Amino acid sequence: MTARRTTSQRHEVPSGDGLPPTAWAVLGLLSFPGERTGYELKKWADASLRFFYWSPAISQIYAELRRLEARGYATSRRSGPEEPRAKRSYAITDAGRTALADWARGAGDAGPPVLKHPLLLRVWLGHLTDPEHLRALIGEHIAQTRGDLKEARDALDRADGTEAWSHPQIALRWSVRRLETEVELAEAMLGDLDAAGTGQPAEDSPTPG
Amino acid sequence: MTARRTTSQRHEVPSGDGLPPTAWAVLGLLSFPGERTGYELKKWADASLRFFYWSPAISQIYAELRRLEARGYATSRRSGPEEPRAKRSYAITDAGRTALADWARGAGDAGPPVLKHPLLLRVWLGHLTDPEHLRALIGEHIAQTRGDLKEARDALDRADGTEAWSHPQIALRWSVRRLETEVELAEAMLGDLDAAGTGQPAEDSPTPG
DNA sequence: ATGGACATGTAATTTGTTACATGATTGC
DNA sequence: GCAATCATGTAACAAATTACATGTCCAT
Repeated sequence: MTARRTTSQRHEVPSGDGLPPTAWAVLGLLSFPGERTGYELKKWADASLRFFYWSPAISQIYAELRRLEARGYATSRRSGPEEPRAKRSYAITDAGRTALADWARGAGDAGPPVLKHPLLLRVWLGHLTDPEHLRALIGEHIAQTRGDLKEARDALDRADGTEAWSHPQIALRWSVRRLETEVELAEAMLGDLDAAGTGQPAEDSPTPG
Repeated sequence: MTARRTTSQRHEVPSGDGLPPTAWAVLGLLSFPGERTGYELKKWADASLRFFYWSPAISQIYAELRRLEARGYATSRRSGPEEPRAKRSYAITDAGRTALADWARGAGDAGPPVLKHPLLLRVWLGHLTDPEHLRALIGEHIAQTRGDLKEARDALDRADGTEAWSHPQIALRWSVRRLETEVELAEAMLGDLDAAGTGQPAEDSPTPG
């Protein structure tokens, strides 16, 4: 096919021993001080992980926790000793911490960033819609993104300044900036849409060299 | 759970009649003038769709094409009439164009943008690695992104100025700007990493209000 | 005591990937 | 003739979602 990482026929997602990035993400949540339940993990993922790496469905989190425990990377305990559906808290084990550290420093990239942007798909298909509607969709997206931005800033504020949280803070700082540029990008696109309707290419032509 | 679109327990991906965004993306590729084979579609997706909406595996493209044909949204024909594995070209039907237009103007968002950024996952887990290694990973990512940027600019240059391609052009323009900011974001993160190592929060403090 | 948020999980299904098999076409 | 690329597809599997079943805990 074409370029190095283009083909998606690469990046052999491990079979057998390796784990998918999602499993490492869940184990990563567990790698910070304290033990937590699947439910708590989901809330945390929604509030922060999702800004730079997506929030798995709760059922998948439970599944990953079971897999992690089966591998000895996590342990769990019940609150009220023997109730059937009682709260179950997970904690990372030493083996888990070691495995996670190995993954984190693994050579090269762990796969390229993947962006699935349904709005762009619709803009790309703009020849099938009317410009007004497209502009409305972009407007909705901007509003949504500003909401996310607020949430991301809140998450950043909540992350205290202690050593243990400095890297999550950096990731959230990146996310906040990213969301800021997402708004700018959408606004610029609104401009391009105008330009395509009226005159020709654009006004603040974006691609210099 | 928490916020409106946070929960991922929403956005009921349709069962029965509806199609996943990926199917619309493939049908979208077909909605531009000309007929094409699965193989050509894959190359095109690698060269342009992937910048704003991911490139499905070739096997999935073939599968989607079959599904699209089963629904009457596309037709296919063989080149050399009855060879077993001959080139098969697909074209969109009127029904397909109508269905696609309906989807494109579908109310509200077609699901939030999803970003899976393995590099950020590793930065987030930075407390498990040494800073040097992290910086190297970010450096690799910057190099990679610059490569993608070049490819996106090429794709934009290749898109001619005719009416039919103006929306794909807008999507590519967005992608080029996005990749530019991706580089800037990574560079800023390098700065944050320094700041976290030496002094406290940062220098060009990014989150004002 | 009832409704709602909290909590855990299973089952069925869909989506998507990798690995593989196979053959046609083209350039050397 | 032979390798590379073009081309299509199947099979096995992995990843992830939705729908559902159930039960606890708490406030009204």
